Amino acid sequence: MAQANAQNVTDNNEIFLVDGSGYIFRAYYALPQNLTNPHGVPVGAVLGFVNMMTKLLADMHAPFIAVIFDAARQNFRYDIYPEYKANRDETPEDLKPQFGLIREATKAFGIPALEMEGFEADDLIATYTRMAREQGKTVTIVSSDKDLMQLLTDGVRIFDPMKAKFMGPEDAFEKFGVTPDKVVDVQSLAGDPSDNVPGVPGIGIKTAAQLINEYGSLDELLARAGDIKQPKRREALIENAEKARISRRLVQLDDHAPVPVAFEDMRARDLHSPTLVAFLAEQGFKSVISRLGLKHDAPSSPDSIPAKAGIQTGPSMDSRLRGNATKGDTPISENVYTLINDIKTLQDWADQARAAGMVAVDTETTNLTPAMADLVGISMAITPGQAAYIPVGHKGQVDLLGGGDTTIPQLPLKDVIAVLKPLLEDESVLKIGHNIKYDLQMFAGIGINVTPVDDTMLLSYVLDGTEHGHGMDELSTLMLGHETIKYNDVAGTGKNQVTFDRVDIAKALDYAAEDADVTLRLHRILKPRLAQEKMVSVYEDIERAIVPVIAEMERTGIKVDTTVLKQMSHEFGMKLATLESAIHKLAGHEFNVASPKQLGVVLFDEMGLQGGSKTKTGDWSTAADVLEDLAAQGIEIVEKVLEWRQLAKLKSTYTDALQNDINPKTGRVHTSFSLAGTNTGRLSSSDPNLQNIPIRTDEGRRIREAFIAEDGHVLLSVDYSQVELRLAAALADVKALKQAFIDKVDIHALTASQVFGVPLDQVTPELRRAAKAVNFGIIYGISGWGLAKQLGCEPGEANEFIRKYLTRFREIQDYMEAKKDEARKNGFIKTVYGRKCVINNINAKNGAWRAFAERQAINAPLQGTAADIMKLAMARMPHALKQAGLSARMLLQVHDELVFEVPEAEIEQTAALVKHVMESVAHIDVPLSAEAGWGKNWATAH
DNA sequence: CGGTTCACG
DNA sequence: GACGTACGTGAACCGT
Repeated sequence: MAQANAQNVTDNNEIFLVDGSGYIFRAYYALPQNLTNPHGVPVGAVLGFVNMMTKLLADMHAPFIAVIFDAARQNFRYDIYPEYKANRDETPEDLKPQFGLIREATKAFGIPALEMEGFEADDLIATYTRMAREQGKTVTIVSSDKDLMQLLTDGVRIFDPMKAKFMGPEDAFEKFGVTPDKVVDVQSLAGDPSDNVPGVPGIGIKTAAQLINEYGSLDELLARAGDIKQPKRREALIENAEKARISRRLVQLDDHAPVPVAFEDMRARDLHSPTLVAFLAEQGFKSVISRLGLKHDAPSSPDSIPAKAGIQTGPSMDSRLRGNATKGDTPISENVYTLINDIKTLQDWADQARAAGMVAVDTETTNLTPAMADLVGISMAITPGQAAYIPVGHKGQVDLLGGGDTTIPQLPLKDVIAVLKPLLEDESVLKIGHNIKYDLQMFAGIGINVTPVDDTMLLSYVLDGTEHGHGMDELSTLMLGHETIKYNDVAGTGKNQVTFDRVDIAKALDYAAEDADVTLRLHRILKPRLAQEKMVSVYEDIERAIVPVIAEMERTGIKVDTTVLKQMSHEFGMKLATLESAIHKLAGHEFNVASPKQLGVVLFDEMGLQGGSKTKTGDWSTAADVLEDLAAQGIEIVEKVLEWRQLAKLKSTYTDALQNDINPKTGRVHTSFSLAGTNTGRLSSSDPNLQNIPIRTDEGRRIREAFIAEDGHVLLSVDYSQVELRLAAALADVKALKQAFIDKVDIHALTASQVFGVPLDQVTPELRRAAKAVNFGIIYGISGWGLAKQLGCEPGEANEFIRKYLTRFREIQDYMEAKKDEARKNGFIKTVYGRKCVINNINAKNGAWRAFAERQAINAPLQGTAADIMKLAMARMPHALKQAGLSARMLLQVHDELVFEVPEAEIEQTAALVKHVMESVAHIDVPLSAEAGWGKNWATAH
């Protein structure tokens, strides 16, 4: 940052005033460690303080320094406003003993620890700052407290020790929208929830800054409040003028505290004092002692050890995962695997597998995408350590003359099929795979319909959710303690990588047989856990049941019309070129419009547009909501940039990219659905992602015209309406909402009527829109700030909507609390069908993390149950269609929508059937509703 | 490879 | 006395 250079220099007359009380709270909440000293006293914040002080002294060479603390509780602000700081939480128990220790630490550094009855630390800092300036000294305030920004002036800077960053007037402006001398006025209007400073209701920092900049000062504003145009704002100011004045007295720091002037006592001492060493040793801060190169003769004490974090809720991951299942098994490293290249051995293995009743299988191929892949080999494992590999498509090493090596000893594919097909299709033999959805497609490609199957990836997913990943390599390390041979080790990397058909047979044997072996061993550990942990139903009824269904959807793919895409790409390309040159012209020079960094510089630095905000990395944000505000003011370049962005997205992500995803063999696009990726149980789609094809804008929606049905067919789209809201009504048992769904009333209008207290027939479109946003907010785990942003209103107003909603629908409030409790207790929530959704950080000290986790705890049961229901419907669909004699093929799932390709003659019957299956599959205490539409393409099917 | 932005439910 | 904001995804692009 530019100001850092100027501010980064300490002068030899400079006084460092450290906000000790502020630091201790921030350190306590920010530092993850749960440290105790040898006496068992928590010292996380103390260590943080010591580290901060040593760093400060070493880096800044502060010539004068003092640490300031709050004294006791009482001060004049409570007399002015008894509610001052009334909303503070109790000081955490493990923080209390650290206040005294930090004062001790300060003294051990040889630094004065200053406090004064009746004043807050901030007042003393203000006082010393004034006195120092009067004596011509410069001041650095060490604090993360924004309230101190009012003190910024010439010769005064603030150092934020948490962010290790200097602050100047620019930072005050960024935070409060005004120069430092007006910060108090803004705070008086906006109030401060953390100190319970009232301010003027309905006015936040942005509005306050705008008003103060316009009227010059708070007094001037209050005097002329009657002139304000906006009626709401005018009345709020007139009515709450006194509150604003009280707020000012609370916020304004008192820089005339009766303190002695004792700057000479603040002269910094040498760090190498016996007192400091003794203190550090006493606290067990050995690392600090050695870092500072200090020596001590005190008896050595153990270094601080992290206290046990959190509550143990069950057996440790390690013992639980490893179980006893591997005892007595052959260690994987000692296995000798079998290469099968004669028919007798193959038949022998097939017989053994049938006798065992289960076999782990795995396919090796030339490509990760089944639709692009050729089969290279098949591996199988029957008992741990007993595994074999059957090469069928190996081509031998690459010949310099380009010819294939024909001397690879492998069985003809048709012979292998003849032996394996009866086994793989035998209902009495369980086939175990890892991500067997892939292998099912490869086998389908050679006419084998593998059934029944188990999948270790899905077992792991159901049992442990997102506690860890579910790739085979990861599970092997975690649960078997075995490092698998890596694909790159056998196939090479980069440009030297070969496809599996070129891998040396001996290496291929080790790699492929090990995969089957590991899969089998994982199965022996995971399958028993299913019943022990009561996860049988989620696995059997939902996950396992959809594997063949999804495999078939992927294999089928969807037809895409390239001429439509090419046409659109061309059209978008032309428009983009025109827009780009217009943007460059308006900017006065060429730049990369796609670069947020360059764009931010052009708009906010060069053109000086106001109303920008920064991203967390400190760059200008050029996100759409920021730009839309500017575009609304009629700023041409911003309008063009928004248009450019939209078209560029459509072109690069959809119209261009999709053409490359069309499989040359099938002429269709085959997405990959991930079954074990999401926390809530949803599917996800990739390569390409067909779950985010545009629909919300007319221009984007046209891309759906390229998704078409085969000749003689139509695309059928059936989607659930408002599943998650219905589930909220059912799970929270809200009688009024459930009845509304039974009566098929407009749910958003009903909400509006209840929340805004108007009769149902008088709900305006505007009220309905707001109520709809509230309903969405409920599903997402509402926050006033988020709702306000959505509605473009003040957070205070949004909070009022939420309060009314939760008062009217008290059951929702109870439901939210119950889900948060469940997450706090278990670290996960369960859906109606029993799926675990992991919720991390629910007990975090950091409020932001905790709030995030609480919203997840509210949302996950709704999103997750909806996902379960959709999966159940999908699992039932093939059978239902078959029984009805219909030949529709399921192509896509988009969370609450299913897309089918249907013969024209069967469309009405199929639509009715799919709708019926979707509506009847769940046994939930609220009716579900699905709506069907069809047409020649996906745009008209809606 | 992380950050930003934006497409969907 | 602060955190950074609505939930869940995947892809393209920039810039280090």
